[in-house]
Amino acid sequence: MKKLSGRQQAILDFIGDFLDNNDYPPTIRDIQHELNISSTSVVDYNLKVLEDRDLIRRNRNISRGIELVGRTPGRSTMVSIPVIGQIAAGQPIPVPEAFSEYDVSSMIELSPELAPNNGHNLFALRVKGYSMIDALINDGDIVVLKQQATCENGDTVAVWLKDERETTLKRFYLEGDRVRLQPENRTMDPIYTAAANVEIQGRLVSVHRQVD
Amino acid sequence: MKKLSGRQQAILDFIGDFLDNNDYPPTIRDIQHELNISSTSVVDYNLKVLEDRDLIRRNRNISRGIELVGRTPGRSTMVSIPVIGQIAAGQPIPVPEAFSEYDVSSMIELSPELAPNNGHNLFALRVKGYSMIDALINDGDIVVLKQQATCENGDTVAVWLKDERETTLKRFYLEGDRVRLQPENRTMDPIYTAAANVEIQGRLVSVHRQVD
DNA sequence: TATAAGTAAGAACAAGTGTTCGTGTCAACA
DNA sequence: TGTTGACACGAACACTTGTTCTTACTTATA
Repeated sequence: MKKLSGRQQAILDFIGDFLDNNDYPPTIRDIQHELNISSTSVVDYNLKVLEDRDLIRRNRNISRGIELVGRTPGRSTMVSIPVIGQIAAGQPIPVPEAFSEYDVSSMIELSPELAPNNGHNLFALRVKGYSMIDALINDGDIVVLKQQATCENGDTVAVWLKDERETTLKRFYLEGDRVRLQPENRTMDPIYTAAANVEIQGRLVSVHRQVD
Repeated sequence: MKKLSGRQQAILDFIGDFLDNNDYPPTIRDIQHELNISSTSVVDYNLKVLEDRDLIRRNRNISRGIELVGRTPGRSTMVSIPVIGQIAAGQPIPVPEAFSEYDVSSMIELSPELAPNNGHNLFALRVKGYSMIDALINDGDIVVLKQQATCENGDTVAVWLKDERETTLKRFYLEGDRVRLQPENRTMDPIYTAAANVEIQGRLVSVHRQVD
């Protein structure tokens, strides 16, 4: 296949650079000005060549309608998950629409491989303490949880203890109308509490640790 | 802080959906038509509210100049790290320019918070075995490593053992002209080998685990 | 009850942006 | 040598898109 002309390659490169630095594609005139092309119809002509070669796609008659083929279309493939303070912060984990009212300390962004369900109903917490050390979850780790109100016995979940007014991360076992919250640390005893005192907030999905 | 009005929330949701499905942001009139708003100035007014709340950014006087705050502005802030097979795969970890020659099984994408140095010289491996279980690193975990040829005693590193022709992840201690590679698993003995037999390939930076 | 703030609406206008047309130059090819 | 295709250019126009202004309605508040 015939090589692209120098100008065509420069246009392609410029579009890629522009997209790296902006949340929107360039216009015909952006390209024209950057590459010192004297006429919009020259840009248009060269874009048509690039389109014919399936290197770009053009959406007709709209502004900024240029797309680069092969550039991952998705922002949607990345998932932003709010890290909401720390476990045992003294108040329940808020429902998603109230996140903005809480101190979202940061966002952790993961690919779908580590953030299933396309990130829906996921949130993250930073672990405080060693109660889950035998499940290989350390103090300071970030845990990503899927928001849900029920779980199966043995799941690792974040629960809100109403009377104690704290959130804790433990393995969950329902025993009659009583719940056993099992640390994974052989030096710690399980917590027994009335089922009505427990509000399941999320089930563990992934663990992330930074090593200094 | 005051809640958003229904219409403001709908605008925000629409912008997010639009960006999921297009490579360019919506126009004022895209928003107007989708939400059955009779006037562009109503859209403009509500966008101004969202802008004041730091939920969007607007680039003035250009078409499609709306940005969602918190939506990663660019690939440039996300870091793609190749996951190169598994530790103990029988050959040394390749240098970055040779990555493509190897079976890069997937990419893990992390925000800078978990991928320092802007992702330069980082690669990832999937752990096979339990030799580091006491360092809270489990079989199947993905470890991100910073490529470097030297390290300090006590660092957790991936090393290539030339005679054995395998890569292993251990704590590293240089003892004279001998190296001790210390598992973090009390059931396993350290590995002693000549320093010349050891090629340090990367130092542990972060750990990522998916929980089923 | 009056006022203020939030929100909406229509219309017009300004600016941005894409497309079209006619013409020209240069290189490749028959 | 003439023709064709690639590429360039200027100008104009059509359409898209953002912004502004004025007026009106609804809700909240003093």
